[in-house]
Amino acid sequence: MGASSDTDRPLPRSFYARPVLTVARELLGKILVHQTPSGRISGRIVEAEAYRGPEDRAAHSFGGRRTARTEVMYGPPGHAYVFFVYGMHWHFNVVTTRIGAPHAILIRAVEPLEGRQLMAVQRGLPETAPELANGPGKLCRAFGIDRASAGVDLTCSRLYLVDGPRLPHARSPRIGIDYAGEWAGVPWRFFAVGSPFVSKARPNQIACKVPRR
DNA sequence: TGAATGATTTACT
DNA sequence: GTAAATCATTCAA
Repeated sequence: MGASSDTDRPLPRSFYARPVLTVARELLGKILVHQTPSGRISGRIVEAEAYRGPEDRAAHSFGGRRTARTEVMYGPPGHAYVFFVYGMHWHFNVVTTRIGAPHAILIRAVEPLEGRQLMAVQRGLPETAPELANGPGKLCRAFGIDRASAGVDLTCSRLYLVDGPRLPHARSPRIGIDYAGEWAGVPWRFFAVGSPFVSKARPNQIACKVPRR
């Protein structure tokens, strides 16, 4: 029942300072924690997507694009890349790899653990609903992640990840990036097999590979 | 200065 | 199945 203990330590920077696909795969099962003024919120990561600029056409850092928004991706691994889309949704990413490599991982869905009541209020849903955080925008809404979390260091902030057991996973192409040409087909979306907390996304974009390891 | 555009969600036909 | 909501960011001029 208790989820806090001395195992509740932020993952070290060394976790993030590895190839983005490696980190993306290992993110499944890790716990996202946000200590908000209203209370502690946490959830098990069940879906994530890797974005690997400058070569990845789907990445905001494609072509080495470097603006105020994308700047954090060029900095040290273990920081939060948080951005706003569609006029109403925030998205939360973790920066990986190394300084100068604009690689990040979009966290797309979590299984709610602590603070479900808070999430339910933020989302206007019952606290048992599997839709509390089964999408990148829904997750940020449920966790209260917004501009205030942009750029924070995940190794020493109120927003961080803690260790957890790996989950059996599969891969698929990434969601919502049809504009990215051949990069739209790359299987860089990782999700927990059989979890009811994975986003519904697109019915046609299900597993394209078998769980491995 | 202005127009276009989303790494989405939700509601509705 | 389609469309509206809604605005920070980006780029063209």
